[in-house]
Amino acid sequence: MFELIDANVAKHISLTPSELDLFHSMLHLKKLKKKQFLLQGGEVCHFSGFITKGCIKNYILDDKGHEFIMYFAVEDWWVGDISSFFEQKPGTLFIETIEDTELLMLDYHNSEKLFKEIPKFERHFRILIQRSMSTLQQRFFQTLAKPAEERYLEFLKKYPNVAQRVPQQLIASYIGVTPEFLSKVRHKLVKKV
Amino acid sequence: MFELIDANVAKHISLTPSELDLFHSMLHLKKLKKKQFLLQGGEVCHFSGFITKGCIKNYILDDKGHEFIMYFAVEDWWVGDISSFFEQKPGTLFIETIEDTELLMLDYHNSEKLFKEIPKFERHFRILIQRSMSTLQQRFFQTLAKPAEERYLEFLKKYPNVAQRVPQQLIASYIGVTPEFLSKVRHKLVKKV
DNA sequence: GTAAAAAATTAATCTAGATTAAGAAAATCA
DNA sequence: TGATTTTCTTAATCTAGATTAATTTTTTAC
Repeated sequence: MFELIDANVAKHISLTPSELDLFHSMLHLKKLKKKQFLLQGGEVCHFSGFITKGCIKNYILDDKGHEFIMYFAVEDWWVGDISSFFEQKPGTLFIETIEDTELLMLDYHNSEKLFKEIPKFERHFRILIQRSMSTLQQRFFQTLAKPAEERYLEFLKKYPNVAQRVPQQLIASYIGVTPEFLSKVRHKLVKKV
Repeated sequence: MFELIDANVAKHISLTPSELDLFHSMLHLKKLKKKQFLLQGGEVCHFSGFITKGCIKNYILDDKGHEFIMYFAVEDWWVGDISSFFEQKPGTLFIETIEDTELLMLDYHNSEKLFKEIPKFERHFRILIQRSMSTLQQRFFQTLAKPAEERYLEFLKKYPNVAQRVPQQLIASYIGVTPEFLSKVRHKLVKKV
């Protein structure tokens, strides 16, 4: 149950057996069916979730109800609304399962305790957030600077496994175009080859 | 010299006088004239800089040499290429002064030492990065979901002081349009009132 | 196995914003 | 101070991608 998350943490910090036990004791398993919400806009995010099985989408809705996907997450990813979680204020993100999903949940209270008792975790999460930050920066730049076709190919290259698990309309949302336009782009790509 | 940076750090962690001395000893002052580079794409970022005076732009160039501004920074802001800094690998960001600027520089070596000797700093920077992350997330969403006019007004509201210090073409780049189009937007806004 | 729902495609029309080019205004500098 | 550089504006033309709407294909669920 904890193999994946232990390996995840071990990438940046090393823990003693007793620290590991303490960490495990703070987690609880959550199982969700497909199309269920982990979090909805307007709510306070009380958890950081580590996916051990399944796939979710993390998105924002605009006034007209259009989804804008911030990211997909599969096994070995942490999910949550970072700013809502750390400030414990209502956020704007929706988190919804795309497949039946299992997560190890770390709630806010426990995360504060964790940082206090094992400050090394501060480092682990700093590094994770840092990575997300530079990924988002690159993506933001590409969305402004590169045409949809290039962004689509980039997505396939970067997340080949995700690309096979989520419907195309969600990929369209992720790269920032309508499903109709992505369809056109794909058509053009097929002809090219 | 250290008032501003001490207040900045005190927002999230409290330091003893000796910790503060250690911190100060790791910083050095850097003065730059207008239009000078702190960092160029392709270089490794060896510093985190805290601005005590002046203004910089942080941007990426595309293939055609167009600037895409990631953010402006003025007094009381930290600047750097986060991913290049923490991974000590070549990055893509350019950092260039827009005004004569003074910064307190913390180099990579010292920052590692700082985290080791005063782990509380790990927390301070985690919180800063977290904030940048959620700001960037909001901005990314708005750039996809909202029209240029709204983004421009949002910028003026959020950074009124910056708006008065930087030329309009840079604001155009920040909100993700050409200077010509921003000019048009502004013209339309004037007529509206 | 079939009906219903969800996803993907195609095509016509439309538009926000880009591009190109030129001139006007403002800031800088010797 | 005037000359030069930088910034801003205006206008004509163009295009990537949106919108709308209809049709087909695939998936889901009973």
